[in-house]
Amino acid sequence: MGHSRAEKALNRERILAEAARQIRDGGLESVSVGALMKSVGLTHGGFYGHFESREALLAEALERALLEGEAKAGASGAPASFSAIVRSYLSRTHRDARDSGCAVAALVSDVARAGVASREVMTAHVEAFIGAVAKSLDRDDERAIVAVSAMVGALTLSRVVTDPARSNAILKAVRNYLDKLDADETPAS
Amino acid sequence: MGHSRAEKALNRERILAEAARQIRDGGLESVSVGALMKSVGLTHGGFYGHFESREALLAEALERALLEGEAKAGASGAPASFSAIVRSYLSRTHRDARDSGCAVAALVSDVARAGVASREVMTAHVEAFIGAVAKSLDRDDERAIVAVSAMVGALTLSRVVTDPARSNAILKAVRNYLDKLDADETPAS
DNA sequence: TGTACATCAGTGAACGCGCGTTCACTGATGTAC
DNA sequence: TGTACATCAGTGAACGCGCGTTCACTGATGTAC
Repeated sequence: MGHSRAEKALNRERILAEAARQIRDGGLESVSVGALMKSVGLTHGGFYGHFESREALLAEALERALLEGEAKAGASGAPASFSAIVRSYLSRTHRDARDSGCAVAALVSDVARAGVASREVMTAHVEAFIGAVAKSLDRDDERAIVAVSAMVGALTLSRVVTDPARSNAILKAVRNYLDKLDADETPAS
Repeated sequence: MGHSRAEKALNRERILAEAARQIRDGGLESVSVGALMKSVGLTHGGFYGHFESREALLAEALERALLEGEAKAGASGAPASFSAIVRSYLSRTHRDARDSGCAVAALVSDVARAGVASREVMTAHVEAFIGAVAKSLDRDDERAIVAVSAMVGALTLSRVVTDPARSNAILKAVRNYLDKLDADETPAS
């Protein structure tokens, strides 16, 4: 069994990526050092060769989760159109893929009660989201704030609602409505 | 020290109310039997005379938290106007009073990954919220779904964003926008 | 109304368990000559 | 290129701690006569 330095970097990466996934799937508190290390095929003791503490890992993993969520959204490379953003954000696929989707939606209420450090990390990504939407709408950001609020709200609510048809209806209602927002002639205030 | 049966009922009530408060403040996982009993002036052992398990308490407390959040919203008795709902839901007071405000907003992302039982409990209250908003708008519920999504999204985001001015701006943007929603002449589809 | 007994709300020590973290150790990797 | 030694990634036993839960106990409350 090799323990080269290249492998160390690779293992750190795998730990971090798996933590980012687990965080989105089960919340910040769901990550345990033992289970995490086991899930990447290592033993718990080695963890502290990679991170100073569980808390330090969580901070990095939160940032990572937020980045990955964004990368997915803008995966196409070119800046997306507003309706493309809305369609993909409020899709059933996104709703059902909590562990690889938008980390803002996955963790809003958790981070709302977390320490300032975590809140600052997420704030930056909320602003980036608003900025991207504002750009796609070609307006100042008041409208973008409304659109982002509605999207995050609708996605999280659709994940709570147990009846699948009703859950779909929430996504659809907001999708339809936001589509009109784009065409709406009211100028930016 | 009296341990009458009337007192037992009262103590159960106090445990439940305190749990509901703690849940909204720190999430479902933040409630510990020991700390909870201490905070109502009892010792941990007595807990099991009131509830079968921590899990059972959590189920009741979630329902309680959701009810209290609603009671606050419709406190006036008479059905509220749409703009009154929006104004109070998206107020700074509400944002800053997580432990006594809307439990849907306080717990969306937690419940999104919880068991079906919890999700069903919250679903009922989400539907009630949508219903109340639809009534206040006097429309079918597509618009109400949009308004509720935007409100829940904006409130939770405003609790994440660290800059107070920016947090206020989020609340204000959605408040302003939804006010226009009411006046909007587009008929229910 | 008063006494004798049963009930039962709340106490606090004790339990097993999983957690984050530490540390002496192992054996492969990297380095100096 | 080959040997000898230092480094260091990962192992797994052990730690202290807080948790949910159990249980024998206490003493006031409620009840039967």
